[in-house]
Amino acid sequence: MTPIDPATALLPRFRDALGRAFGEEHAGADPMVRRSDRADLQVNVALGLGKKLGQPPRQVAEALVKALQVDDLVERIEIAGPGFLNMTLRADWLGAAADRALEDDRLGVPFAEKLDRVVIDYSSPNVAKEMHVGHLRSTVIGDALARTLGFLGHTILRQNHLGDWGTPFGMLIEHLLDLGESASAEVSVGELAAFYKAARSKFDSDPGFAERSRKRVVSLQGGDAETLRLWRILVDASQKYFEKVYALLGTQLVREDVCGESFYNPRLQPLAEELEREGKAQIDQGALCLFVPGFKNKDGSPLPLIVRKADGGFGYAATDLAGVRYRVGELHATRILVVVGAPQAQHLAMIFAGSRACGWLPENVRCEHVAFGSVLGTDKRMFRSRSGESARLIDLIEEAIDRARAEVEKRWPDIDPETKASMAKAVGVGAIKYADLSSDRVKDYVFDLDRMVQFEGNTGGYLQYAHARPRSILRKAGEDRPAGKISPTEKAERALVLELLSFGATVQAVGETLEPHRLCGYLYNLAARYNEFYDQCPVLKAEGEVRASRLRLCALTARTLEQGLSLLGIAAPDRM
RNA sequence: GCGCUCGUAGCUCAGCUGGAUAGAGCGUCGGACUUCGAAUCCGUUGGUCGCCCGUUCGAAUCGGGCCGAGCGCGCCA
Repeated sequence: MTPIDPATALLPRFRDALGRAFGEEHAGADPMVRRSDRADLQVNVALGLGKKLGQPPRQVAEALVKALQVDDLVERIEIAGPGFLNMTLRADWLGAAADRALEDDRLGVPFAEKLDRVVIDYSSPNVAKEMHVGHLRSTVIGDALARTLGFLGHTILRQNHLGDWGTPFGMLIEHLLDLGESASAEVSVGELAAFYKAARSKFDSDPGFAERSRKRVVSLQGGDAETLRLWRILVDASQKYFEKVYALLGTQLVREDVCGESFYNPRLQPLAEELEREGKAQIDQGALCLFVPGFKNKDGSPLPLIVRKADGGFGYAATDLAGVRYRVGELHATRILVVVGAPQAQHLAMIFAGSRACGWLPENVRCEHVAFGSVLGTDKRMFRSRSGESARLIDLIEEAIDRARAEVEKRWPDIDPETKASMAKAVGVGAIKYADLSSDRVKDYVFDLDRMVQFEGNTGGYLQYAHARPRSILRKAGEDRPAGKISPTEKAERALVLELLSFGATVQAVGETLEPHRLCGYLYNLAARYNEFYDQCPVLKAEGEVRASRLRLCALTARTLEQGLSLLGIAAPDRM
């Protein structure tokens, strides 16, 4: 099928022309077809090539244009400045491409050329601990990437690396016993912070309790049935709570995706023994260490991954190594994404390098740390609630929904409560997720509810509104799938079509770079182009073919926005 | 001390992997509703791209050095 995206469609044409004009060895060069503010597309290849060939770039550009066969696609092509090619595309080609997108359930987005089995490790909250904004980032970014890569045809294996094992469980289980098992109910409704804190303070102040806790850890690790039963109660209660948060957020994680630290526990001892036996790791100061070349600590001495602690226990390095090994060896991943905060960059780099050195991570398996920055308050410091503690994620979500509800209330006082509630949820949750996804993930970002729930600028609400507008028109027209042909003639129509056609290229870029903010930026531009079109080009008042064309533009815009938002994990209500 | 990340308009952010005069939104000020829903649109204001060198036809983008902010650097995750 001919590509929907004009830049993609032009690529082979330019390769051919480059080969014809300058020899086959240049046919592989990237012609650098880019969007431009002074033409539909511009091509920059002549400048660099001129240098290489020792010819004036303008002359190269002329020869290139002469060899080019693009009459079916390009209306006009001009050489400008030092050798830029400015291209105006044919309106009939643009219209036909838009029509093809509209007729296709994938909106013309091609599948990825090489299909991967992608393991995505994200969300990963801790049992018996509150979810906070850090988990929001991992959850929202990971979910968006999972959806996007899935749409591109990759097989997605979600892994929720739950913090469900380790020494804290001694005190948590003992605390549960003190309160009585019925107390687990309070854990499932989100009193996790209080539960954890109470256990912690008892552990610090009551030596008897601390002693019981330590013993309990031993029984837990020894596999004592009763201890495991109690542990399971805590894990289940927490999972119920997490699932409530996921449901509120619309996150696609389910219980089957949970593959927590406890899962790896039985694998750690054999892993350590193997490393020791094969001489890959050495005992140093009592601990079994895997030294990864290139990593140093403060005094310049080699920095190890501590596989087994001096006391015989296992830390997170062991678990993470086992994780890579499992994902490659048993899940057969060809690409692994770990969505955790940027501060863990060094640790993960060591895990990946160590796994490669041990032969658990072959060269052809991509393994990437999808790093993200911290969430800051409006004071530019780490985000806290007013009381100074790290704010509960669920409270923030609910506050966003409340604010959205107030807005809906103001504008649609008469609609039924059920619709009102679902609108408020879509808008409130969408606002939070969009704010998280719309800026470069590696940077810190400021969590400002006031800004997020607005509808102006690059916000979730603006996009949702831009989607609801064409839906409303289609509803009025009574045509869900308007027939006819798209033929862009007005300036606003051309600009809208041009934007619509690069949806696929944008989605592919997100799949490569793992940067959802590119999709956000694209959708924001699309929404803006649509709103301009809406302002300048009457649809329902138009007649005949013009009306049909515009109705189809509405339909394609609505579907593209809906699909794009869906890849971000954001709802697109038909009205709002 | 070493390493990683970041520094773009008063504020919040883009800048498509080196291309033409650096773009949005908010804010300021001023316009457009007997509406295909104005949660919108149009105009106005505003930047020495932290600083200095270098690479080149061309640098916010690449390299080096400073300045500033944040994070990490052996048994927590």
